Amino acid sequence: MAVTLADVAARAGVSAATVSRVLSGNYPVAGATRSRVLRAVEELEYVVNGPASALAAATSDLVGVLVNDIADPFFGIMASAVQSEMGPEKAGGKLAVVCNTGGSPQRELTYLTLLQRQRAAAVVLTGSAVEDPEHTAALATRLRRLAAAGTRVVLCGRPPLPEADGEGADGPGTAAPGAPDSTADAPLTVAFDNRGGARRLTGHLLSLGHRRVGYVAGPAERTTTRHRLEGHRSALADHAPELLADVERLTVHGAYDRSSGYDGALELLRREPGLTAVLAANDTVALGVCAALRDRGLRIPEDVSVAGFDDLPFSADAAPALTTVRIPLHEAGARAGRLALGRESAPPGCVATVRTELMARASTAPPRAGGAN
Amino acid sequence: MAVTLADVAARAGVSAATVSRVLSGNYPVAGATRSRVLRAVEELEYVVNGPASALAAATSDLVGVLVNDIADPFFGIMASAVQSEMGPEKAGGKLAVVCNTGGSPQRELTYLTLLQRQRAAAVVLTGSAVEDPEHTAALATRLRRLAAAGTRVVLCGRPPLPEADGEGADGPGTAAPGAPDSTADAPLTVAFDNRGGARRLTGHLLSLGHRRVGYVAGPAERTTTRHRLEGHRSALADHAPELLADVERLTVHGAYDRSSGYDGALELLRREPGLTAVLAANDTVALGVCAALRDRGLRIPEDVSVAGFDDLPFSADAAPALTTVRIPLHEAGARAGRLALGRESAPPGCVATVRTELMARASTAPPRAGGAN
DNA sequence: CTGTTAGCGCTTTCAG
DNA sequence: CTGAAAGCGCTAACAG
Repeated sequence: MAVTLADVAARAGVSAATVSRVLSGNYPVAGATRSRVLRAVEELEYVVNGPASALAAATSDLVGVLVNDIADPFFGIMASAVQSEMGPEKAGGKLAVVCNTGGSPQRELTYLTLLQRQRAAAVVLTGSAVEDPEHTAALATRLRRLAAAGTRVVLCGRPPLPEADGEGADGPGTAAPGAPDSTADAPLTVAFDNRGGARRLTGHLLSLGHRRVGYVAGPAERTTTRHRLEGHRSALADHAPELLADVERLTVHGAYDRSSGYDGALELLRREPGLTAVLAANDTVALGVCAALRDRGLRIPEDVSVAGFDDLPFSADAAPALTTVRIPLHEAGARAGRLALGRESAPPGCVATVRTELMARASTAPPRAGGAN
Repeated sequence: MAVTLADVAARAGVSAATVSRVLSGNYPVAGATRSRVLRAVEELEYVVNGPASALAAATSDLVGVLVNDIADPFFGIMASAVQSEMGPEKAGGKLAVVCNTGGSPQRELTYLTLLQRQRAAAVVLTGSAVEDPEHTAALATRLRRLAAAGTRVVLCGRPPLPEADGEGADGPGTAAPGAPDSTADAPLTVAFDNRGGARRLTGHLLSLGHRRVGYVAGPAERTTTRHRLEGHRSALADHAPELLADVERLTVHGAYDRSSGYDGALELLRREPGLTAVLAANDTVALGVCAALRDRGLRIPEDVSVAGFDDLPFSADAAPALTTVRIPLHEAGARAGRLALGRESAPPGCVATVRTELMARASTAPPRAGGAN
């Protein structure tokens, strides 16, 4: 039905092998022959059969990109950046297979299997990881298999997998002597400095004079949630240790979405009407927090300061402009893309941590004199 | 190296054919045999070789989704919706290949070829089309080839391709007699009612009393841009025909991004300092417009009303909340996904138009008494 | 530089 | 219900 290599070969009066060589361009072919082949390709409107060549060559030009939800700009930006490194004009000409896991560990595993089935050239896992030990183990196994099958694995925006404790060896130093680096073939990682960013953000609030600070955190079992909370607490410990006692009470958990921010803010207000600042799990949550505060008749930042995290494009244009922590998502995604394609060498220790930056804007200000509403 | 069907067959003591049948599940196999095979699959950690089965079966489980830029929530939401209809748990278990065209016609064609090479099961083209006749023709050809190769083609958020005029036949009625419907195998289309939405939006502004209305439009050669402008003009013609003379002067074109909104608003202000309202090409552009107006010391909506288009998630949370036209992007994307998978029958005439809805919010209000600033 | 020859791993008639 | 056999279309040694 469809036109094949053989058809082109016949038409150009050469062998199939020659056509293949012209098309892949990785082998010397006489100029005249080449143009004869190319003409035949044109005339026949020949299009290579991807599956056939993938089978024969044992490689595919698919790269998997796992995201929570591609509709969320946080993931959209990273996915876009990953792709920017592998379009048809860039070296590679690879195609990105975007998989929405919806944050479900099960779907994450399923998609990895599907990608292994496609013999994907690489897989990039973006966003926070779920910290369930069972899932972590299953994930590590899947990733190991993928790597064994020749798929390059890159983590972007999540920490490296915890060291599998193997045969029960405990602690460092027990690695087989002579093995120079046990992480040599660990998945490459582009991690975010969530802890540091959160620390600086809370520090900013404290230095403005806030002492009643609520936190609308993300889902409890996520690495990102944990790291941001740790940064928050570490800042409290440094600058206002007396507040640590209250931190549990002033922290609520929810999803990384607007309505969690809305509900979370209301809950915090219930627990502590004297709140002067609210930290949100991310910018989207912050928007929900702002909406709830406004609905309660509170002004931002005069009555309550609000801060987000991520610095998504809309944050700078919010009114008031949102104080947040910038993560260079595009830069990180692009780097992950390059690592996935082997176009950039592995960072030391296989982990690159990208800096985060405090963006102090108009949504945070000193608390009103008196501190409470 | 990798474990193959044959390995599984050997281990289960059956033929490769049987294993294949068990795995694809589309053929009767004895219960006992089946479980023996399944056990072998488990034990060997067998994962089907996608390219091989795609080659043999002449079908792949890849679906292409072409977007301008997946980092833009407008496209992210549609892409997400398309996928929501074909995840592993839904019928299909298809994988979405997301292709960022960056709005370039050339890249669009290139990606279509790449997807044809993959023998994609379907392709969904989202967002506005470029109206260059040459490109339209090239695109139509590509799509016809894809369709001929068995790939289902769906347009989402763009109008159906203009009827190819074939051998120069002009006008309707010249279709070959007996051909019941020339659009029978035209690409399925989920179109947006951009014209109607724009008409209602401009009508809203006019009914508030605005007479100095600027328009920061999208790129000139895009269908979406043209349709929204047409709706705008049609509303003027209906309610304030005297303003039509000025519409050219009060329209500027730019990209669909924030900075175009910013620059466009400044330019409009230069041309018409007495502006009382600005319509933006979309919500993102509107954000830029708002920023520019604020930088000029103008209040929204007291001094100038602003409206967007699309109703992206952040729009309702902007301050003031943005008046805009809601497009049910998720619903549209989901429908496109179902059409792509053949899980929904073709709409009449192969074109489904989704309604758009005026969302009148706080960013628009009557102009100040006197009309000018 | 070019042709020949084997498969890559799976699906699918066609016979049992 | 199961097996045998014949490819699907391309690539990659290996010879010329």
